[in-house]
Amino acid sequence: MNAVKPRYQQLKDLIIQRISTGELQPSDRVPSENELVEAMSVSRMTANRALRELNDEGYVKRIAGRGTFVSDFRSQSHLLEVQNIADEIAGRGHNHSCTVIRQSRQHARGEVAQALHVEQGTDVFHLQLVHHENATPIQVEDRHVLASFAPDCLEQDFEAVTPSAYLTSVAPLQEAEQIVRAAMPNGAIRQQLSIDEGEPVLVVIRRTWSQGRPVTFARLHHPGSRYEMAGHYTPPGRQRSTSADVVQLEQLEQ
Amino acid sequence: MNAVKPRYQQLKDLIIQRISTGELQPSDRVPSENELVEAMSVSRMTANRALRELNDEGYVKRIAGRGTFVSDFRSQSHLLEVQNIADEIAGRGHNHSCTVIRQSRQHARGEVAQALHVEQGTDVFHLQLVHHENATPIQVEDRHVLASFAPDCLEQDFEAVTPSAYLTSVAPLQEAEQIVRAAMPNGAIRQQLSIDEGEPVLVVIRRTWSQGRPVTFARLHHPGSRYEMAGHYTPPGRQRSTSADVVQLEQLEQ
DNA sequence: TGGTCTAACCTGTATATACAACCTGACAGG
DNA sequence: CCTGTCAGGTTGTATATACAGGTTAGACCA
Repeated sequence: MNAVKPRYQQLKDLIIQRISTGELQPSDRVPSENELVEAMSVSRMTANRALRELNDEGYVKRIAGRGTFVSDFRSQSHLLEVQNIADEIAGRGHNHSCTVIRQSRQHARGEVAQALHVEQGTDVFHLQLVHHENATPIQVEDRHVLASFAPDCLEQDFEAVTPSAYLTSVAPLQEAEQIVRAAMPNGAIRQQLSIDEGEPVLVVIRRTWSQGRPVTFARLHHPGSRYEMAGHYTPPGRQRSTSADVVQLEQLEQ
Repeated sequence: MNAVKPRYQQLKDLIIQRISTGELQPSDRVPSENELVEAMSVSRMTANRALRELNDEGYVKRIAGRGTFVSDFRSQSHLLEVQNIADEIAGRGHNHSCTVIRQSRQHARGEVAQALHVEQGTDVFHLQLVHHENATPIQVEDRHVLASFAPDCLEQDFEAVTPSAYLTSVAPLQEAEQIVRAAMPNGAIRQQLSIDEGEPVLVVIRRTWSQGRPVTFARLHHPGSRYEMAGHYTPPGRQRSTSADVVQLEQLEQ
């Protein structure tokens, strides 16, 4: 419990904290190794290890001869890659819009309390949204958020900023767990996605952690005919192939 | 092109090669830092960096005071975590069996040639298998394998060893890409999975790379009512939470 | 025989130092 | 005005050295 963290880890934590509080913005310059040597009274090898590991972990990007810079969100982690549907749609060059069905305060019960790992009756916010890609519904989002984590959740305009983007602005999301399945939708979902009877939906059930505890629990329903999830897995320490190949398969499979 | 790799990278490559050729088996002891210093004429810090990075990347496991040991498959990479359905079923304590529908040589055409990034007419093997969990069909595997990658593919008994396990034994799989979608099955798939009309399937389309090129292309169909994919994402450099939480949600969602 | 202690080896961290390669901006010369 | 050179800062790698702390096996003693 009282273990003293190694100095390179202290440096890493310090810089991660500056990034997550917004003190260091994406593409900002991070102190150089020699500056850290001066400021923190460590040897250059220790500062080098801290910055090198932050680079390997995607927090910063290092360029020999220039310096160390905070990564932009895009490359920060594959966590976010799978997170924000608005970015995903924007990445296809399409227009994203969102309709709020419900935005209320509730007491957690049953599986929500269990999933968020809190007592029955704990305050949570309940959001129901429909996301559109070029005016076609593509995701029904049914999300519960721990009230203590995001107290101003009811004041947010989720037609302008997605819950994902809002939640990452409250505190960095550190861990995610998801379950994917194929199912037949009930009437409400079918209507909100405006899909035909007999068409399946792709359901994603996702929990996300921040500050060591689960803070949000979401059920995402997507029309089977209009949505698919793509993922790319590279063992750590290896460069992924050219993205040209990836695009090719996605086109091929439409 | 003619770039000289840094020495710590040469050490890493050497050890990875020994592991992938089987010269070093899981749980075998890897040369210690001082042994590498002697044998390879490097400083201890360089040997330390090589072994430390291999540890971070999951290839080996280091224990202070004891030594460095080759990881077993389980922890080697999240690539494999999502790869082998036999292990997944075994992990649930259930029995896995497999029926071979087709095991033949073909010439790659159309989307298969495109996905594997080869000329039309290139030799490939075509496998069709049905995987069962406790005698209930749970996956139809339709896989194409580059013939030049696994020449003895037709001699394999895939009812005993899954293609995934066989392919990883031929050469380590380095990269994977997958697309997940919900769809309605055609008659053949429905029959092979013995599911009712009107039940959706979860389709996974997966390409896997080895030695820098795509070597296998698979379509995996699962019954929507009996199968779901779970994934856990942790930013690099951070410990995941206790697995107790994960189990809890999986139970909750059945 | 049984328990203890120590020596040898291992990893983990930290420092000081060195050289190479890269990038940028300033500056001098045309 | 343009261009080439150079100085200074930055990352990338490599070495030698040191100490702390974990683990094990065998020596040693009661």
